[in-house]
Amino acid sequence: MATTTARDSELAEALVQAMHRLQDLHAETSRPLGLTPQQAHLLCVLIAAPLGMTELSRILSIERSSLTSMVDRLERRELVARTAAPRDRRACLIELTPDGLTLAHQCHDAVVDRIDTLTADLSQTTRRTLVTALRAITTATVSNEAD
Amino acid sequence: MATTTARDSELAEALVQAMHRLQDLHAETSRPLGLTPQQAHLLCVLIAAPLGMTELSRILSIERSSLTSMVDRLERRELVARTAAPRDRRACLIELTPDGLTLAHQCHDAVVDRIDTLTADLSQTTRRTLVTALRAITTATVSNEAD
DNA sequence: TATTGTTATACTCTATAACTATA
DNA sequence: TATAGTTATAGAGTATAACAATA
Repeated sequence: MATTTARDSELAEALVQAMHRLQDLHAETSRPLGLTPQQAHLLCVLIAAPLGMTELSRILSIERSSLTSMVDRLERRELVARTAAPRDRRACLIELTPDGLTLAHQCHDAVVDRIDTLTADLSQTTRRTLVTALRAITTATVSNEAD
Repeated sequence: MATTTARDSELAEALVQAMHRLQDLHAETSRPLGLTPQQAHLLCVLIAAPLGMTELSRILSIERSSLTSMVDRLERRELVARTAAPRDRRACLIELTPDGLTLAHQCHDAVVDRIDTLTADLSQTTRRTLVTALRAITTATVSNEAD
């Protein structure tokens, strides 16, 4: 099952290290805005469109019950709002309030800005290669993931 | 302050997405081993060498007080042990127990293995570019980081 | 005085299991 | 019956502030 070569793990380890570095940076960026990294993630996901609890929990990779309390806290701070979903009276849509939208944009811009600083020295060619490769990695699926 | 161009944010966003994907993968890999992602990270850091609380908290980017409770839990499960530090009677060294070492290796190998699967389709050239670029990103510092 | 590590406290994040309401 | 979301509960992660022991 482990068909790894020495050369491969070099990339895997570089990816893991970069992941940790970016996580730290994400946390450092969220905190001064009064958000945990998880809250920042949630808010940024909602920039694109309001989402139901099930869909949002799937995107954030957390249980719906965990999401309930997260949304509760953000709703108390009036950063998101639960609105009735059309056609399905069981469901609700979570959407950003005006304050939430502003904060989400601040958060997004701040993270992008810091990462840009981090990657400023890379050549255009390298950047393009990186974008393509990272997108491939992000969308790639692993064997036993269909559950 | 935000001197971002459209082209830049493309890379930043790809990096953020990849980070989230890898975080999920890391969590999915740790869990069947009975570890949270944070515990897995701690254990894997200790593979290289035993560390004191202050140094370990710095590497994991958490407060020492947060680390105390993490180490408590892992020590109760006999995955790590606190040993006296030589020369400094205030300090202790956290080291892996035999069980902890085994688990740390399992965890490390499992993550590397899954990421290798994820990156299997990339060319050797792309892999090399990626490794170099990722290491540069990981070690790069941002302006107000010296605190 | 400064540093190492811990304790006390308060939140947040997260999962599991059981539940309500609607489809 | 199945699905959307919540509640109850328990445990883990995290920070801040105050502390003890040692350097």
